[in-house]
Order: sequence, then C-alpha cells, then structure tokens
Amino acid sequence: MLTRLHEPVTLLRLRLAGLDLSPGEEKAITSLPVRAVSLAADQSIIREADRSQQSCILLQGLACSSKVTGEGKRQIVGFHLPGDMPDLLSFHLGTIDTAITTMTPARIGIILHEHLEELFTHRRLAAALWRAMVSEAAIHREWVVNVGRRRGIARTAHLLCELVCRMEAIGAIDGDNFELPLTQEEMADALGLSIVHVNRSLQVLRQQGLITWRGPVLRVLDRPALMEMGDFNDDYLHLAGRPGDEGCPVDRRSRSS
Amino acid sequence: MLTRLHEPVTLLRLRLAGLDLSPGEEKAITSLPVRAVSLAADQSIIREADRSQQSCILLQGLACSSKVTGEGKRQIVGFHLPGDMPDLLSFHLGTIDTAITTMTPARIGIILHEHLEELFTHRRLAAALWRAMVSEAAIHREWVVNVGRRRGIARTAHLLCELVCRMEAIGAIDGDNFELPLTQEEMADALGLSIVHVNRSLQVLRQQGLITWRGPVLRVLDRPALMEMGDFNDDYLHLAGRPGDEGCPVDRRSRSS
DNA sequence: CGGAACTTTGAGTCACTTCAATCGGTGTGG
DNA sequence: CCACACCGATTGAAGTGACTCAAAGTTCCG
Repeated sequence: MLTRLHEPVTLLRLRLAGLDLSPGEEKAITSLPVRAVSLAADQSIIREADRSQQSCILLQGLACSSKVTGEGKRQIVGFHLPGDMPDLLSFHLGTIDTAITTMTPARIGIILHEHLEELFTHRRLAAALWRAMVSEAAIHREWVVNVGRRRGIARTAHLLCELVCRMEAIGAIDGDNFELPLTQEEMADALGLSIVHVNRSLQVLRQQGLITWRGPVLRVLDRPALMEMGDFNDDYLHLAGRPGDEGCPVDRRSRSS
Repeated sequence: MLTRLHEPVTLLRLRLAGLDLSPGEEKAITSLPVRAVSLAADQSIIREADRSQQSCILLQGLACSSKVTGEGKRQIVGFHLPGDMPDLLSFHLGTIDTAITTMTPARIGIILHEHLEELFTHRRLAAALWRAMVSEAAIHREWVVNVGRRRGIARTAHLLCELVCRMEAIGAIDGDNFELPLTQEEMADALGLSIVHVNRSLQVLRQQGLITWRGPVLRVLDRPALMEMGDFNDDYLHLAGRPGDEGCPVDRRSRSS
C-alpha cells in the first residue's frame, strides 16, 4: 500500500519537536511517499536486498537493534520507539551493521532514499534528522557507561528509567503505567546480564516498592527512587525543551525554504 | 593563532576518504578559519563557556570521551584519533554530555560554528560529516557489545584491534608497531574492567605471543590471532573502500558546487 | 487439557573485583 | 650523583557479583 504521510507525519513531527514548520517544510513532509507495512513480532526489519535503497520509520510497536558475538551471545544495543528511524544510517553508509528486529507487532513506514533526499534539501529538516541521529549516539554512549560501570540492579533500573522517559516524550505513557512488552531475556540481552540475574534485579526493584511489572504493563511506583537507584539523569536523552539544547545554528535562524 | 587550514586539510580529507573534491569544495575546506591550539596531556578539550559556539578537530595526539557515574566510576566511551571531530555533535545539540580529554599532548583546530555552517551548505561535504558521525555511532554500538558480552581477554584484544585498524586507516602505524601511550588504568576505564584484570588480560595476550607492549609502543605480533582472540571483524568501522560502503546517494551523483 | 514460553528458585562455580603490597622507572631537589 | 617521591605495572590473596545448570512454578493459548 503506497500512501502519503498521515499518521506518520505526526510522528515525524515529534522528532522535530519544538520546530514550527514553514509551509514548504510542511509540504515536504506530508508529500513524502511512504509505504506502510505491518509486521509481526520478532521479524527482521531489514531485507537484505534493498538495504541501501530505503529506510524506515517505526510507526507503531517496539523494535531493537542487536548484534551477536562469535560465541553466539546476543547484545541489544538500542531500543526503537514509534517515531524513530532505526536504519536511517543506511542512507549515509549504504550498510547496516546491526540486526533490526520488531519486539512486538509493529507498523513501519518505508521511505525510498531517493525521496528521503528531498527532505535533506530543507536545511532545518536535515538538521532535525541530524539531531535525531546525534541523540541516538548519545544514548549509545550512556549504554556503554551503564553496561560497563554499573552493577546489575542499578543497570536494570537505569534502563527502565530511560524507557519511561522516552515513552513519556512521545506521549506513550499513561500516568505511571506504560506498556513494556519485553521478556526478561530481552532485558538481559540489553543489559549484558544473564536472565537469572535480571530476574533477581527486578525482584529487588519490586520489593523496594519502586515498580510493578505484571504482564506487559510496567508501573513506576516511585520514580525519584527508581532514578536514584539507577543513577539516572535524563540529560543524555536531549529531550526537547531543555535549556542549552537549542539545536543547531540553522534552527535558531529565521525560517527558510 | 588564527590560521587557515594547512595540515588540517589533509586530515579532514582523510575523513572524506575516497572523495575527489570539486574546486568549490576544495576551497570551502582550505578557506575555513581554524585556530590551532596546543594542549598538554589530560586536559579538558571543552571549555564550558563556548560550548555551543565552536567545535574542534583533533590534529595531533590522542583524546577520549568519558562519563562518570554517580559512584565516581569512570567509563571511557570512545577514543579520538587525529582527524576526528570529537565534539561535532555540539553543533547540532548545543550541549555535550561527555567529558572530552586529551590523553597525550595534543593539537586541536578550533572551528567556529558559524564557519562550520559553510561546510554544511556543500551537500557532499555535509554528507561526509554525516558519515563520520554515523560511523562513530557504529563504534559505540560495537563497544556496547564488547563491554556487555565479551569476557576480559577477548574484550581487551578487541579494543586493541579497533585501535590498530583505526590507526592504520589514518596512516599512523609503522609496520606492526604503533604508538599507543595509554595507561592500563585508561584501558580499564575503556573496557569496563578493573586495572588488575586488564593487567592480567594483557599478560595472556603477551604470553600467547600476540602482542608486545613496552613503553608507549604497541607491537602486534600476530594480527590474525589477535583478531580471533578478540572476536574482531572490522566491518563496523566502515573504513573507506569496502564493498557496500559507497556512501549516500549524494556522493554517488556527479559533483555539485 | 496440554504444551510452549516465560518466570522464578536453588545451588555451585567462575570471572572479575577489591585490597594491599611490591617492583620498576623516571624526575627532581639536594 | 644519590635519595626520595611519584606513578604506573605487577603480583598475591580473599571476597563477591554475576553466571551456569537444573528444576519447578506460572501464564497464556489453542
């Protein structure tokens, strides 16, 4: 099904949060040809064949990027939420060095690189994509710290905090509840821990009254305490509307195009 | 000392490896105003004050980005070699969430963001900077895997392999020797290990005849074996000249500007 | 009701850490 | 030129966080 951006536009907008678009920019986004595709859980998002021809935007559902070591151990290196463009880098690199997999049933919008190029001709849109890319890299850096220097319990709490904040930023959180349909195995692969250890870490968080996690719904009972426990500070997420995060010079200028 | 790009240009070019520049692009680079600054080892590269006003390019020496946990443990999240632009992201984000520190005496070139903007108007140069950014992110992802899923010895070997390959890519390697003036403490902070364990891991690598590391000079005695030991594959570095790494569509097109 | 997938629990083991001391090189002041 | 101090590398030994193995308990779903 080839369509124009309807719901996607609202998502793309979230990524550009804080930007009021000029008519030209508006049009560039809404006229972007996008093919919407539905996927089951645990499906690879990347088809070998057309790697360097297209990228996608996650519309609904949860996905992750992962790599596997020579010993067969999997490490998830990042989660993708609705509005993210997990394989945007293929546009610039021509290859992708991670597997990108849905973790829930999902819908993605596929955008051909030739069309994506259009967006890049708008400097402020290009800058917005830059910012998305750069803040993804910032998340990776924090993950290195998390996996490298925090022990199991803090590490687990930290990841939960990140997910809460990111979910919140895209409005996918309801009070203190939100859907987090991850298995403990997936948590383990994201945290560089064993399943058993994740299970025990979560028990501690529960016993201390910080969270509840029954079924797919995570409830954060005591956010400050969870952040404390996870040594968490959301600066690295570069969420919109923070002082010092004004974006690049291009944005601060009057609208062009 | 305000200067024009002399030696820096050769470095910037390395980043763009494989691109033959048009006269316009050539000029954009060589006319870029750059202030060269010499720094001692263990100096912070970022001065609080002008964070969002300028970025730098590392001309000589070795630097790293690091973060510190609430418990005071340091994690190095990436190394910077000559030619890298460690704080390029400040151009897009306005803030930097890591400390950037010299690890040896170093020279950096400081470029004002207003001048950097000039480069971004050249689409192929902008694309080249994108690629630099994106491949840095790819390195971060591999670090997450390394720290999360490989044991001490493999982890250590893997990092050495990365440094060898990156050094080689910028021509900073002589045969199998190259200058790697890191302390074991710095290695430990990069690997998420204790100093003691790094020391013992290195001993294994030496005893197995894979490396020699006396003083600041690392010699790789058996590269294939070291790569084997470190479960290393250099795909993620996206070094120039690899099949599938043709860069983005902008590059594949005829020169503009 | 049965089976698959996930969670939870227990117990033993190991990789890695921490603590603490020694060794070796290098620079400096006397 | 030597004594001392400092920094980094190395070693030993004890402790522990996290892993592995294995089994049992749950939940979900056809």
